[in-house]
Amino acid sequence: MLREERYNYIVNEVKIRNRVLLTDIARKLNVSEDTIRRDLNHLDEQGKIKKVHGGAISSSFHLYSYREDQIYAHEHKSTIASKAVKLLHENCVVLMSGGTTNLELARLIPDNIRFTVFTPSLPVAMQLIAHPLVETIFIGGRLSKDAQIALGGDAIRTLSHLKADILFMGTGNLDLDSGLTEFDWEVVQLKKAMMESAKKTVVLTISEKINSSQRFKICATSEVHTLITELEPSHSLLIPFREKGLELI
Amino acid sequence: MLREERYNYIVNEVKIRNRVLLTDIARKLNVSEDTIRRDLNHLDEQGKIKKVHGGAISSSFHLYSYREDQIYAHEHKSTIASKAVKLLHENCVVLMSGGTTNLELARLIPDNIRFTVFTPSLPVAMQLIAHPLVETIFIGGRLSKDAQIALGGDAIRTLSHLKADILFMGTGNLDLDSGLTEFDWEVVQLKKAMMESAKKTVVLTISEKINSSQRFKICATSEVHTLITELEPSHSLLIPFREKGLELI
DNA sequence: TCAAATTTTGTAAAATCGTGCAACATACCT
DNA sequence: AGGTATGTTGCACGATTTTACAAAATTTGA
Repeated sequence: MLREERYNYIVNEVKIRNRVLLTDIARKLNVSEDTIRRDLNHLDEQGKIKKVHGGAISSSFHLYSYREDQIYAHEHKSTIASKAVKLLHENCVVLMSGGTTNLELARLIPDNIRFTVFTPSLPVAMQLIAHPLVETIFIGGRLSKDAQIALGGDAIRTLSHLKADILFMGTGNLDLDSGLTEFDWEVVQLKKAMMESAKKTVVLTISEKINSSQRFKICATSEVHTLITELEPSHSLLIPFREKGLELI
Repeated sequence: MLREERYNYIVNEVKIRNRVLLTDIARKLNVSEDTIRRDLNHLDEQGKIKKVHGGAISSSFHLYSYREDQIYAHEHKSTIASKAVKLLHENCVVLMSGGTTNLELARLIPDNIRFTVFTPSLPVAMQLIAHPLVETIFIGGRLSKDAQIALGGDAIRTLSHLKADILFMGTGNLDLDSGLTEFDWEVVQLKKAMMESAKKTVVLTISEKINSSQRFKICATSEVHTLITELEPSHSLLIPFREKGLELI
């Protein structure tokens, strides 16, 4: 591992995630924490990132800060993503929505598998082009400043011409009666279109978001094929979903 | 093994893998490490690759680079970008290609101006969505791993439906006779399409890239409306271009 | 305030780099 | 062909850089 590769990795990671932990990078790149510390110092001097106690954050100020619960939920999301990775196989065509869980999924894709991903999410796309084999196609459109995804007619039109093997749906709330719901109407439109463009819909969500609902409905629970959470499939919270016919992982 | 053969091997390897280790090449080609070291130094001076401690990485992957001479060039790019900003006005429709100069331009846009940008560049789009007022539309398509832009039919098709007031063309070499040229054929296709979708083409380039050319031609010099470099418009290097009718800034 | 985590500082081992030099090959000239 | 000039290669050596480990100092959060 060349030093410059670490630099690239770190800057890229900060760009995508807005924050990185020193210990995470050290473990991921298999070098000592001291080395990463030196890297962070150097990149800070270059102004590429801003080093802080315990890691680094983006040097350019950002609109939205990460909430406490999001940091807490990160390990859950990582668990979920690692389960989702197992659904990938050589030469499959994947559709990925936005959200931090999907971003984590993109990061965890093994280096030696080759397939194609369509996504309207800017961070997910940034993460995917760092992968040596995955072909990434960005679904263009008007970019939402907070969700960092393409929305609107262009994106939906592109989706209508496409059929993917599997859709990984990131955020969203799932409730037995209300179904899959979202806060933003335009996001709902996009997700509806995504579901129609995929043979199979896999919802990735932390258990917090189960049995809660938002303003607008994307689809009924029964239209989701697979649900991946950090809980064991036998957990009592999930039993009603299994009875509805969802595959649980 | 001829020296040129080694050169080709190394450049090719860097192009494919984005990185090479000095020791690996030496072992693979059965020559001493010193020889490879000399090769790397030479190729670095030619700008074909970027030599780093322990090996080399792709020079086109210079988005997050830090080398002295590139920092020097960065100041130029910043100068150029600040000149280009003045061409923006309220409610205009802008098309931006990729490259670090355009990225710098995106960074320097004042907070209080509102307009619309179309771009196929992932880094430029990331930068633009941090702006409070600018509406950003991403031109989707297959993503190039090294240039980090959308290429191919999708992108070109989207461009064909669109007419922008002004196009900021980032990278590329400009020569009086050869015109505007590029190394990569697919990028050439994209840039041609971009030019057709804009009323006016503004080329942003550091003076290093003037009077040099690459493999493929995008257009003739006369088809460019405005040229922005870090030099004064009265500089002798630029006089022939003014005589061709280009506006110089 | 205390304990845990993180940073700083110093150090030693390993890897890498630059340089001079001799051996060899190639190009050029007579 | 012979000789000279030029360029290339591999090796040796010291200088420099990079890295990991350890101990002390500092910061963080409860």
